[in-house]
Amino acid sequence: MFQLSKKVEYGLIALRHIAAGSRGQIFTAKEIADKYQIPFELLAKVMQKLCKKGFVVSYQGVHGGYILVRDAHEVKVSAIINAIEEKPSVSIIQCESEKPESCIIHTTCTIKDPLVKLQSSINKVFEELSIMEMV
Amino acid sequence: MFQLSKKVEYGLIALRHIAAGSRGQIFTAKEIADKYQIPFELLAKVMQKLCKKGFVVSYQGVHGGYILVRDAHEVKVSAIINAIEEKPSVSIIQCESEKPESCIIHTTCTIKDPLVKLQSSINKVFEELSIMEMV
DNA sequence: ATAAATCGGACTGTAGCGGTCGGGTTTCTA
DNA sequence: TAGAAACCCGACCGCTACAGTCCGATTTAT
Repeated sequence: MFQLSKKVEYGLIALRHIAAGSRGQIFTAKEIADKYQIPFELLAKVMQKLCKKGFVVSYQGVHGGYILVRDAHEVKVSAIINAIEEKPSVSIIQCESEKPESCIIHTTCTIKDPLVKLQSSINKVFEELSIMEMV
Repeated sequence: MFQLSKKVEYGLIALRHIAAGSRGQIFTAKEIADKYQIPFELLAKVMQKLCKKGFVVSYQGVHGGYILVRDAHEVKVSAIINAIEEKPSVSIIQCESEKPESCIIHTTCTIKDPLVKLQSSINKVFEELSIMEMV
């Protein structure tokens, strides 16, 4: 439990790799997949998401690939997780991540408030780390 | 992703409930399950684990149940998670949680070190919250 | 024309999780 | 002494999410 998904891991590896290159340098999903022994098609999916969310810009065609858009300092791990993960919320309790009425015990829930605070502490941790600090 | 499991949630609720009672007061799994509308049999499993790990002491027989052993201040959320969760590790990356050789990319892994640091920050958050602060 | 690359939907297999069931043991009490 | 109430514990099931794969379409450089 409490593991980053493979998709997020691959996304972090790829973004870090791109950020470590020279400014504006283009990278293909294939070369990254080969270098880190990541399943190519899975990484491709991840890159597409990162593209849609504006982390990278994609170029199709023979010499296509991806280049980093934002300044690496600005790319926080939290944003990457939110971009890749289906469910945008990273709430540690279901009560918060889904509609509250789906929580059967919401009326009597005694642990919610403390855990929400704990949640924000965790969020901060993810918001403080940028891929620049991984290069 | 990144949610506490139901088992952990139930364990927190139960321990908080017991901690909120008077010192040495005994509680049955059934009454806690009823009060918070938790599946009884699942909670029972959780309580058994908490018993084995020394958070509570169990008494069998008609007027049996569980009483809290440790001082509520000393019962940290991190310890509860570790007690209930099968895999003791709460590592956000697989490289660390399992045997490192199972990580195919461990030789070339570039994100491991930063994430390990991030991990320890998260661990701290869980270690700082005790059930006493939930009562 | 072909090859190399992104795009994107559909599919599969597996593992874990939430939950349930059944049978056993202990202990109080009527 | 019988029965009820509680803990104990292993086995089982159904579902979902995730990792990974496959296929076809589009774009573009050579």
